[in-house]
Amino acid sequence: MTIDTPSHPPLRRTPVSDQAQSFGLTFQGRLHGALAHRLGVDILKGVYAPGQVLPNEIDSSSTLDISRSAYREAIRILAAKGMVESRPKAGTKVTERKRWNILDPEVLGWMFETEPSEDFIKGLFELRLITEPAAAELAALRRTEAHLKQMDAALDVMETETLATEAGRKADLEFHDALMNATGNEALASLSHSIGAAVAWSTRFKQRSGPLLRDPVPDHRRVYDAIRRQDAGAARWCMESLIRMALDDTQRTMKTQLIEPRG
Amino acid sequence: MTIDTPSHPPLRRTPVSDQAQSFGLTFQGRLHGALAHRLGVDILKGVYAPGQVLPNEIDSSSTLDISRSAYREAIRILAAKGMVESRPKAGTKVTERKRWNILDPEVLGWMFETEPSEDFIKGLFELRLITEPAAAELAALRRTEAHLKQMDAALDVMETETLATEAGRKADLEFHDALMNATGNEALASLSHSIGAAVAWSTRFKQRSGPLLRDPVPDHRRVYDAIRRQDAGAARWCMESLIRMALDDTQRTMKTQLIEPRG
DNA sequence: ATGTGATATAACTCAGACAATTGATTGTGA
DNA sequence: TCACAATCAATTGTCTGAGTTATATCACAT
Repeated sequence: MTIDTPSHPPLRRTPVSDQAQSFGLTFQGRLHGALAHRLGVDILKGVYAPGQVLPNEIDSSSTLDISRSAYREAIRILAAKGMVESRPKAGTKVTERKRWNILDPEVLGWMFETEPSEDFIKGLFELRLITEPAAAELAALRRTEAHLKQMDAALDVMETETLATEAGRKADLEFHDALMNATGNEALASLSHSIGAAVAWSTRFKQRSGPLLRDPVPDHRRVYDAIRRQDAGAARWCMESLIRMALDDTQRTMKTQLIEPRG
Repeated sequence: MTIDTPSHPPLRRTPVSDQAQSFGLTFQGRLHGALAHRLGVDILKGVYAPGQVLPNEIDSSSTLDISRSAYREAIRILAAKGMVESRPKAGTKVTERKRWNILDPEVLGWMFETEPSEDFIKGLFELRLITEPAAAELAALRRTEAHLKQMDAALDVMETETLATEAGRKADLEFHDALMNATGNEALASLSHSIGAAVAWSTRFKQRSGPLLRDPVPDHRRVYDAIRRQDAGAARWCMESLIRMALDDTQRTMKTQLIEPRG
């Protein structure tokens, strides 16, 4: 009857008990990673609120039944992502939400594990609508033959695999990655990579709930063609259209409707 | 005569020697943080190349003369930022540059410690030119009186302090932060916060090298006024102009000229 | 070539101790 | 009553040394 966090699957691969091992497949190989994951998700869910201080290392590690080292390493990970802050005597406290690196790919992934708020999804798509069309425009201006080849290959895979398979989603990511490389802008590429990964996560949602969706390949192909012929304006427009389609699909699968994007 | 990394200031506050303690003020309070900092900068500088595996924990910690715990925690931090990857038997290796979270505020800060490449600076401003005008537009549409009040207050401080003082730069950040809050888009705010912090760093550069610069307050004031009267178009335009000014200043202070932004 | 198993090497985890930092408390003097 | 200095105690930080686990590599058999 401690103040423990409630009802979590075990962190550690239970070596002995053969009982229901299908518990949660959430735990990655490393213990510190698994704990960081769990705590991160809990913070995002609000189980630990900003400003709240976590139980001290000794208590935490003992109630979790892991060593202090493993616990501390987990905390280091969260601190590196701006989600907690530790000081001697003061303890480890959850930082204000503003300081969280929510664009960190891992954090974004955690976000999508607990169905994220509509506002957040909307914001993410809004950001995509700002950056990706601009990226497509830059890509049209700067792409090389090598970039085109990468994008074309990814499109072929998407076409045969569809977004229902893991390979298909991977190809989707590869397409966008190649596009981002073509922009020649490292920061932009990093940003889009993070968002892309998150959106891929949400694509999995979409596939799961709604059985069939509009075929995304033609939209992608249009973007590709515009970039190929170095038509920056068309690239921008096609990309914007593509994202609006995706937003539309996503909205359709969420129970309540999101507010419509700025006209 | 080990394979140690060359010529670094000591990680640890040398407690005994009163000799030249003005060594490097680089070391923060915590040992693991200081080491993560050092390694992070070294990776960004290319001292450790992507794909390269670091010496194992035992060797590393002993040559650095710190405990394995501290070393491991430093590595956890870097791993959390996507810069290294550890696996049993394989060791800890530097990941490919693509996977680094260069938009992480801390990484961005490290970047600016070793004078970053012109391409990188250019890319950062390009990203600003994409996101911040759009953000200003959104802010114009969604701002509340509270947001206006925050921005106004920040502007007042900027006016009296100028960018030469720490308080002035802080006020600059606060202005942009308030603006980002006004957009109501958390992801966008997070992105701009990171970039803003990095740009503030570079502002310090500018101040140091060139003694006097154009007064930035009028430009900011124009953005503020546009947002106040909910003129989205003007807000976008003024913000774009502001960033181009900043880019211009930055370019002027860098030895070689950056290539001009897309026409 | 391809798959299978042993082996060595690295990270991973643990336990317990001590050190360093710092928020809070108490005491002191004006 | 207030401001400031010394003390205390709680918490993180660091260290050491040991055992455990995962896995890349290599030898071997198929």
